[in-house]
Amino acid sequence: MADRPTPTTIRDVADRAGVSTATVSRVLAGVGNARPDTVAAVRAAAGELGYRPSGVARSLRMQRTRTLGLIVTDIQNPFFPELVLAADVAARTAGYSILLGSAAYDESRTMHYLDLMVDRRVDGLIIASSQISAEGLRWLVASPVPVVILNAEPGGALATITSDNVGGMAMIVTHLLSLGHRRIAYIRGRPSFTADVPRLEGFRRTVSAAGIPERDAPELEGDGQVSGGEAAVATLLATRPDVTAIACYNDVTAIGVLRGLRTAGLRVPGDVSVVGCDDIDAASWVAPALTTAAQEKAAMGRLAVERIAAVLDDPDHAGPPRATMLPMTLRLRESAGPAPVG
Amino acid sequence: MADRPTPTTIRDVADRAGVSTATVSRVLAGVGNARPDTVAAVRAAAGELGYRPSGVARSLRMQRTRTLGLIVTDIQNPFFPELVLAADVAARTAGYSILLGSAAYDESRTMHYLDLMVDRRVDGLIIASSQISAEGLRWLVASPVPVVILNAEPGGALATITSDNVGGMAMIVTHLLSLGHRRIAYIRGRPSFTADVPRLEGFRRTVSAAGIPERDAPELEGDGQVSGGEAAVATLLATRPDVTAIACYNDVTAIGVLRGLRTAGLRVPGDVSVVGCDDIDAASWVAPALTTAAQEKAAMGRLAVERIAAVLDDPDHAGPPRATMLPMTLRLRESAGPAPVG
DNA sequence: CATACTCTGGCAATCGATTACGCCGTCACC
DNA sequence: GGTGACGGCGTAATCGATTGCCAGAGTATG
Repeated sequence: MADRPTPTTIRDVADRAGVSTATVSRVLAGVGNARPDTVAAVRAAAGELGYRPSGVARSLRMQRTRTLGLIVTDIQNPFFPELVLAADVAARTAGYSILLGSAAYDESRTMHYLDLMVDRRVDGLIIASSQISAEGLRWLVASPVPVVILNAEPGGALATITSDNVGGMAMIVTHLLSLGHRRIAYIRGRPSFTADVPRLEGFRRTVSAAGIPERDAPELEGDGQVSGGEAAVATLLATRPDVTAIACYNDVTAIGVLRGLRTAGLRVPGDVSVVGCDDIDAASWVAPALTTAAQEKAAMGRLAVERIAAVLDDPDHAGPPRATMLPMTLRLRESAGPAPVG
Repeated sequence: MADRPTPTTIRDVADRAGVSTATVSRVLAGVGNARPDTVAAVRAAAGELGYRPSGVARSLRMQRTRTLGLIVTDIQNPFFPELVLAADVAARTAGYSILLGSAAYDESRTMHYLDLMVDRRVDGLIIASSQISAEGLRWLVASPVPVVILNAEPGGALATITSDNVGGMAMIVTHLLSLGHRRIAYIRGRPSFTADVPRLEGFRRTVSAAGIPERDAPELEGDGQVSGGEAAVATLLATRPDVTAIACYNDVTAIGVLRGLRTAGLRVPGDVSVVGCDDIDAASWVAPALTTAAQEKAAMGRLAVERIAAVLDDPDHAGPPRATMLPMTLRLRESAGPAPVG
């Protein structure tokens, strides 16, 4: 803790170098003309004093903070750290920093962060929140700063970057079908999750196109977390022990399913196949390793930052497509195998 | 991204309410006296205009940002999100926000964040960085703001909050011994990780106290990540296939070991027992679930924030113990079992 | 030698809040 | 009715940077 000396200001540097604060500012910013000896004097003074300009004062004067707000649903879901890291890297190369908020599945926390970030005068906002209320949406549309929403349904008034959730889920369910499964359960996230509906739709479309009757494609509710997957699979086993494959809203849910199945003494993929969605790191950590559809998490984070930075650095930006869709990729691992015979 | 109107300032509110900015400031802050009708007028004006005070201007004036910098080694290691979340919650209740930086195992990025955070005038710094160079340490000691370091060795000039790494590792190795293991390998993190040395020491002390000869307690180097664990176990199998148990620097390494063992066709814990350290969420996701020693991650994050907030809110704070040690707890799961006979 | 132009660099305004200071008016008490 | 206390609120300084404008010195040109 120690003493806390007043940080050196531009005035201290100016005095020491024998010039005005204006000159210090110009020299350090490298704008305008200055005699070489003046430059040297200023640089020396700044160096000796260990001068670091106050970002606060600069932000006030420049009316920009070079900070981007990023709100995620749940930093503990491994999906998000990867996205956050990519966003952070992209932000740094574009000269921005990230102010992070984790909503922890709580809509009121989302709103709290939104207010906080606007108070802090972030230059832009990235919302990677699974759920966003109507109130929140209105707020965002009226936001004083540029906003990008990740994994929301495109088409609204806001810029979006979205994985092809319908296609991704369709792809992986198609994979299950090709393995011979004909009774496939789907464990949803929470209905309020923005990606829940499209993924569910990808599932429904695919099974119905394959001629699977609705009753052989039961749907259960989860919560996007391990416990939800575990609970859902317990219910499923009690009501439809005849399903041979389970598709899940996300990998974390699938990991819960794996656990539940193991507790019940069922083998994966021998008795039941399981697939997830997202391709988080842990998908390849568990045994059996999860077959899943990969989202381009890093690209999402990077693109979101780049898009906002582009608008910010060029105010009359022509505006690239407001809605971007990222493809998903099938990752074949061990948790899905041929349907058991009989 | 729509129009970007100038945010309303205190002056706008003052004009609309027909008072001075001083009065607006006082009314909104609830200090001083004001006539009820003045209060009402100000509140109304602020409400109608949707006024939100500029945190930037306030920070400049107050010389405090109510922001805490938090630097973690690697946001992708599940150990950290849990800590970050706890810190964030504690910060919010204390009226602070968290500016996060992930060093991604790169010392230069740590320094970059340190500079950035000081430029942004954070009120305090929390370093949850596995590795910190001598240069970084000097920097921190001279820091203009209070600093707390997590999981560094206590005793330096800086405040620390540390898990009992020696004791934790000793506890879990003792557990292995009690299961009958007599040839136990240890897979380290990187030697530069601050927790690597104490954990290694916990291992060495315990095996040697049990009379295990050094040659039956081989040590390998890892990197604290899955790949390091996987690589180390490959080496181990080639050189010392007779070990019956493997203790790891952390859970992520242990998960890598689990993978390597499975690839090699060995069964856990039938052929080899594996233990980790940290107790991340994923420790109970994998199969077999990891036996490990749990760090109090949430308490760490919370305490770090509370300690800094205490100093900040009471400048002549008596100063609680500069070094806190948190106990670790044994979590018995499935990955460690009796040593195979023979 | 005078005029014009280019370099340098200082002065002062500005960003949006907070707050010390002091003025004015009202009320109470003697 | 005079005076002191106090409530209510405005004026202006301040935080630390950036930048438009301008002055003075120096140089070039006619």
